[in-house]
This record gives sequence, structure tokens and C-alpha cells, in this order.
Amino acid sequence: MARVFHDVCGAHSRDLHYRLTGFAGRDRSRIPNPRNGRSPAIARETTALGLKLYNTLTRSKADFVPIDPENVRMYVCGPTVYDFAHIGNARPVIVFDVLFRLLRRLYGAEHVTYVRNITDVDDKINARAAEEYPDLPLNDAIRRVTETTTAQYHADVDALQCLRPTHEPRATEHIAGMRDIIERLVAKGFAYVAEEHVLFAPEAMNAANGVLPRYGAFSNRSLDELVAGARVDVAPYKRGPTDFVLWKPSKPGEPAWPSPAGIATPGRPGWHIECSAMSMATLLEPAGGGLRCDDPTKNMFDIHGGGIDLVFPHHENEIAQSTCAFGIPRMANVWMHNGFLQVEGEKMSKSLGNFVTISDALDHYGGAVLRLNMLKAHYRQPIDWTAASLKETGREVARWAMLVAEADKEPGGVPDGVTAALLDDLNTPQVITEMRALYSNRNAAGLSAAARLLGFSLEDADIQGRKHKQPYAEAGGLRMTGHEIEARVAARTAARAAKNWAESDRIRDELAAMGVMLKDSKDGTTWEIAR
RNA sequence: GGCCUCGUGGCGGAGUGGUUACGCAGCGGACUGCAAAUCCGUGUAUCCCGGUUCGAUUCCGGGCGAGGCCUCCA
Repeated sequence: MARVFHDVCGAHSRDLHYRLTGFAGRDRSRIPNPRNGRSPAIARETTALGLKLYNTLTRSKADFVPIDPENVRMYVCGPTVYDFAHIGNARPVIVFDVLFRLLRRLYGAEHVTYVRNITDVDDKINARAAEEYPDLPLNDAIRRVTETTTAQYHADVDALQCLRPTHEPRATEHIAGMRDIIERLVAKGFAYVAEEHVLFAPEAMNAANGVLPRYGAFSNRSLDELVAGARVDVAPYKRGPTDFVLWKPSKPGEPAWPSPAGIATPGRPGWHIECSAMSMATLLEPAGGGLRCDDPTKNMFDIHGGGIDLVFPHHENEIAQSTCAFGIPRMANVWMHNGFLQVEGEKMSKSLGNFVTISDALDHYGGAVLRLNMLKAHYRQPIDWTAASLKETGREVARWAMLVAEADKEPGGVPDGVTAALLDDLNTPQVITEMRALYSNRNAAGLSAAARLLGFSLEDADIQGRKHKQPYAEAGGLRMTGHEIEARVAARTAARAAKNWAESDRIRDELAAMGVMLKDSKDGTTWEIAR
């Protein structure tokens, strides 16, 4: 803690700390003391268990102290279900799955609540529905799109060996909660109705006194900067250029719900309000969307995660909504953001033709390989998703699996070095280094336990992609069944026994052309279909 | 233009105010009919310029370069 204090207050200044944490010029009696992280308004009765996490809110790494160790609560922004999830979407899913598993280990599986939402109301969904099912009524088409996409998403993340979150709320199931928050915001003067929209006014938030953070503090930008940097036309009904939509009217045929704030026309929620409502419903007490009116400061949770691109505007706006509606200084104590993913050194985009879906990736590599490959870079660093790296990872997992298969089974816990690396802000590259040392030392039990903590099994390693699990090889329009491959392998073994090396090598070359790789050992020849 | 992050060997990628991890590739060797796989050994790096320091890759300032956000986006 002394080190943290030095980083925050020694190297910079206390005022900078308050600016970074969004409390510049505000009542400082109720905000966390940078010296010890304690706040008069928030009881911190527990001690840390050694986990350190980098917090975007404070831009520093600090001990993780849950509000309630009996119920550690984490919310991660999930997918908008309109298309196959891509490999970039897989990164937060895997990263926060690792954190979920670590938290369960530290606090007990029954004492961690992990929420990852599904956004199933969105313009992109509507557009996709109209395109895919032009003959169906729009609402039926939308249901088709969201159901099939959600099923695909579940299949993908299951294959990546991610645990299902404790709750997976859908936006359309929480419209009432959104209306509730919107009504609170209107009643408190933070939001207003204009042309059947409800808009949030950041200027009203910044004019308010009390515990609220400053709008823009989280993403470190001022309202003036946002106005100056705005590249889009401001809708005429907005009072201020930075106002954002909480609720908007639905067009005819679109999904629509009764509107809040006395608006007669049915409408639908803005994107940001969804996460405020779903986190409230699933993570705040009492369960089901109630709030602790007796003690508003209880209306916070521990960890909020997502991709770094969500810092602004999504998370900034979530914070604005939740803090203003509930009268709290923070929505969540720790904010974690994963870095971006590139493909072969370039930004992934459909126009570049390098768009990789999770499903595509699973065709070529098993879930264990994709998962470990994702964890080779620290979660806050950018990662370059390359075929070369995947191939290397695949071989490494295969090596590890071979050791585990051959070694004597001795029950073993997770080695200390592995745990220590993971506790240090999920330093998975360091974990992998530890695992390599375990491999070198032939510590199969430790290696296996480490893999399990990272979320994959070495006893039953999922290495091969779906395409290569097929019992035949295919190349150049030719197809060879497993029986045919076995027959050629047997013929080659016979040729080798007869020291007919020319014939032996000919068969090996023939199989290699089909992508079938042979391995000779003193126990015989094995084969596998390479990629 | 504003804000933020990052810059380590051929590649990937950590830690660290004081002998610069680890993996891949390369090279040498073992094994093999020859390969592949596996095993053993091994060379190579901290963007540039200042500053602080006995000493900086690590801290501070500047420069250059890369990426992200400011608009839907993991």
C-alpha cells in the first residue's frame, strides 16, 4: 500500500489523484483517501487476499478488496447479438473467465457473482433481421436473429471452455428497470424529455454537489473537449451537445415498450442504460432490481469489465446514469479493460478480408489452443492474432499434454509461482513462463493444475480444430478415409521392415501431400492430420 | 486537433535502480535408415537525445515511431 501511495501521491500530487478519480473540487469527505483507499462512506472490513488489479478509474494497480467477500460481484459487457462473434470479442470473454475462475478460487465458488449481459435490442439487430428474413414481421425476424446468434455465441464460448456467467441478462428482459432508472434521473433533474426522447444532461451532473463524480473524469476528458472534438451533427432537440439518449421513440414495426417520463409514444432504450439496469437487477441488493435506499453507498459492485474501446462513451455514460440515479460516488470500485486485438498486424475489418470469427478459429484449432494463445499477451496489452503464433501454441499444448499423459498421476495443487503471477493483475504471460518451467522439470501435476486454473485441461486437451477432427484427410479435391490412411501406414511399416526405404518414403510423401503427418517411435507409427 | 497507451534479441513476450526471464526460430549435438517429433547445449535485445543517480532497460523531461479513443465497436 505504501508503494501505491507513492505512485499515486508521491510521484504526482494529491490533487492529481482527485482529478484522476473524478473528485476534483468536490466534497472530499466521502471519497476514498488515496493513502489507504478507505472512504468514510464505504465500510472496508476485509483484507485483500493478494490479488492486485489495474483499475482504469485510478489508473493504477492496487489490492483488490471486495465490498462483501461473501458476494464478490463482477459485470462484463457482453455481445450485441446480430452476427457471429469474432475473435476480438473472444478476448474479454476469455480474460474475464480467467478472473472469474481466480475469484472463485480465492473467495469460493459460491461467493462470486459474474454477470455478462446480452444486448438484444439494437439498430444493427433490426437491420440484420430485415435483411435475413424479409418475409417475416420485423419482430419475428428479430427474434430469429437474436435466438440463433445467441445460440451460436454460447456454442463458441463453451468451446473456448469459458464458464457460463452466474447471470446472463438480456436487455429486453430489463426494460422495466431501465424505465425505473430513467424516471429517477428525470425526477432528479439529470435527464429531460425532448421530442419523445429522454436525454441525459452531463452538464446537470457536473452542476450537482455531493458525492457524484465529474462527467468525463473516467475517460479523462472535459465537456469542452468533447464538444470541440465532436464530429457528428448534434440533434436539434438536444439542449447540450454532449447530451446522450436514454430512451428514444420506436419506428413503426420496431420493438417498442411503454415509455417512461410520461411519453405517450412507445419507445426503446438507448444502449448505455441497458448495462446500468442489468447490473442493478443482478448485482445490487435486494436481488431483482431493488435498491438500498437506507444506504445508497451500498448500491455499488466490485468489478466492471469490457474492452478498452468501451471506456468512452459507454462506460462513462453508464457511470453517469448509475451514480446520478443512485446518488453514489462510483458505479463499481474497479474498472478493467482489455486491450485490442489485431490480425496479422492489421486492424480486423470486413473490408480488409481478415475478419476471423470464433467459429472460424475453432475450425482450425481447439479451444485450449485458442485460449492459451489469447493469454500469451497480458490482457491490457494489444495482441496480434497470427497463424504463426497459433501454430506455436498448438505445439506447446501438445507437448504439455504429452507429458501429462505419460507422467505418473500425482495429485497436486497449483504451484505458488503460477498463483503469484495470476494474482499480479492476471499476468498470464508470466504464468505461461512458470508452466514452461514446470514442463522442463517434468512436473506434470503442477502443469496440469496450472492449466486447469487458466481454464483448460491437459488430460483431455482440445488441440485439434473441428476440421481436423474429421476422420479423413482432404486435399486437392482428393479425400482419404481413416481406413485408407491406416492401410498406407501399415504398408509403409512393412516396407521399412524390409528396408525398402524408397517405397517407405514414397508413402510418407504421399500422405504428407494429404496433410497427414507421421511420427515414428519405437512403439510404432502414429499419424495426425496437420493443418 | 484533444486525450490515452505502448516502443525489449530474427519473432512472440515478462520482470527488474546494479550478472537482461521464458518460448519459438537459428546454430551444435543425441536419437532416427532418412525425416518428423522428442531430448541436451548455445549466440543475439532493452527506439533516440538529455536529466536524476555511484549506477537506468527500469525514474523524470524532450524527440521520433506505433496503436487506441474522441462516431457503432471487445
